[in-house]
Amino acid sequence: MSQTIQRAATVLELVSIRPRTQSEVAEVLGVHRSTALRILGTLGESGLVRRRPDGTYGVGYRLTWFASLASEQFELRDLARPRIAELGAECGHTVHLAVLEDDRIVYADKIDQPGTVRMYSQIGQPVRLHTSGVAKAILAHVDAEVLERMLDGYAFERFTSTTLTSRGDFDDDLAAVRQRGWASDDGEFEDFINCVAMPVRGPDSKVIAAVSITALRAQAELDELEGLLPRLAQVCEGISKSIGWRP
Amino acid sequence: MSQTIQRAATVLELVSIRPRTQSEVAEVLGVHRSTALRILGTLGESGLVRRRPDGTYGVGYRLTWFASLASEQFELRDLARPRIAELGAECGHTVHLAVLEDDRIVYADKIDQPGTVRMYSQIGQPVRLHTSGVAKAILAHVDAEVLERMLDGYAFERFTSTTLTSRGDFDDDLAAVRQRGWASDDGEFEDFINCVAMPVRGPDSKVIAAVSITALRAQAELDELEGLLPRLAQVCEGISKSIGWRP
DNA sequence: AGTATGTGTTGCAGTATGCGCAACAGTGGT
DNA sequence: ACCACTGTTGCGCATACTGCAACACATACT
Repeated sequence: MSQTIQRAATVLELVSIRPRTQSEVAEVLGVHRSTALRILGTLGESGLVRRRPDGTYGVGYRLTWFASLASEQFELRDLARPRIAELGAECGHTVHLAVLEDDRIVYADKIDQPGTVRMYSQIGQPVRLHTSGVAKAILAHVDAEVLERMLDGYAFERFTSTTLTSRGDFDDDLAAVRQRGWASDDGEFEDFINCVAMPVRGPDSKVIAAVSITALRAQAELDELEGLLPRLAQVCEGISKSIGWRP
Repeated sequence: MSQTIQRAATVLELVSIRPRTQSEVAEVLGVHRSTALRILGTLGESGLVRRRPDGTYGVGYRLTWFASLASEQFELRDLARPRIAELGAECGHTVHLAVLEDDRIVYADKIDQPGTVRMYSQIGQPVRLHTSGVAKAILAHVDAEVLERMLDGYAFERFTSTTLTSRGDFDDDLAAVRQRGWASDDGEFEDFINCVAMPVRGPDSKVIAAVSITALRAQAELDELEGLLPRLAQVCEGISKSIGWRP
């Protein structure tokens, strides 16, 4: 991995969230001021970053151009989007789409609800494998060797009292997910958030993605979310069919 | 300038246009296959690039997420967009918005017309200063020291028989632009394309951007585009006022 | 079945690149 | 006047990046 490129990517993330001063960038990256300015300068030359009139650095027009050019490369997300948007509108909870990419699972889309707390999840970032519903919904169905590769050296870190912290417990949970067809996050990462999730299948019936319904426990306990499973199954089947899966 | 970051930015551009194989990436960058894979690997770790099921590399979800997060950072473009979209719809020609960024001018937005030839211009990329209408509309009004900085070492390269190829001729043209209030590209970069452009002012009355109407000569000669100047002036004034300019 | 092509991986030696540093000038705010 | 921050720059140096070669694997074609 290239540390220079990683730093540049971090800069892009920083300035996407909000425009930053070059001191902030240096501080977050842990580099010298002149190093930060060099990175910003090169990103500026490339059009990915721009210096705003107030002296802070924000995202450049070129980055939005690239996103626009690339918009047709997200076939699965594009096909899923209207369905998960509708699901979100109906249930009033946050809906996530996560996809399996080689040996990791990343959030591909998210339907937020106005007036609710923004969830921790960030599109494009990897999913925490042992606590998130979407990850379990996918991992329950991947080939054994893919599962081994993904869990090789994986740290089952405890976050809450319900976090699964051993490979054995995790495997048992995956077996249960396989059996019942859906996964959950029972406050395993943050004890005030729970969700239910189900898999999405590709044309060859392999599980390639998952959709979840996530809520604050104060808004909906797990058993209430379980009541949404028939509708969630319908949405996942609709997405699967739209990308070529046939039961 | 960091060559490593420049390479990464080139990769992002390549994969935005369309997904690429790692051999293509290596070839375009002029580097060894393993170097290309390392760059792709780091961009992949950062979520900016992803390997597609067919083995090609495309844009990652995270890049689109950054663009989405940053969407509110483009105040000028956002305010201008409905106005230039309406202008484009009315006149049926391509409309550009270009902005002055420190010592360069970049395309910030573009309204294409369905059924017409796509123009060369790419959002986020610098404008060619001596041939483009938007550049002349801006340069005619910048402070003398800014103009000196921007033209220091500038090559007045000839592209067509109408290209201005000396600093003297260019200054004369800028003086004429200042006097009449609008600039043009009279087939100076590509002899089959012409345009008219006018400046956009910021709250302090300084020119910070410009808008142009561009057409194939086969569709509209320059004098026909000149007939659109009153309407273009109206649009530029509307944009200027929306960002705080008062005449 | 054999072949060709492209992909993915990896360790290592070499060097080109990226970095930190310090110092200076400028700007804006108090 | 003072302070904090920004922007610039040249230079020495350490290391991060690179090319290389070789291997295994997958796919497509014959």
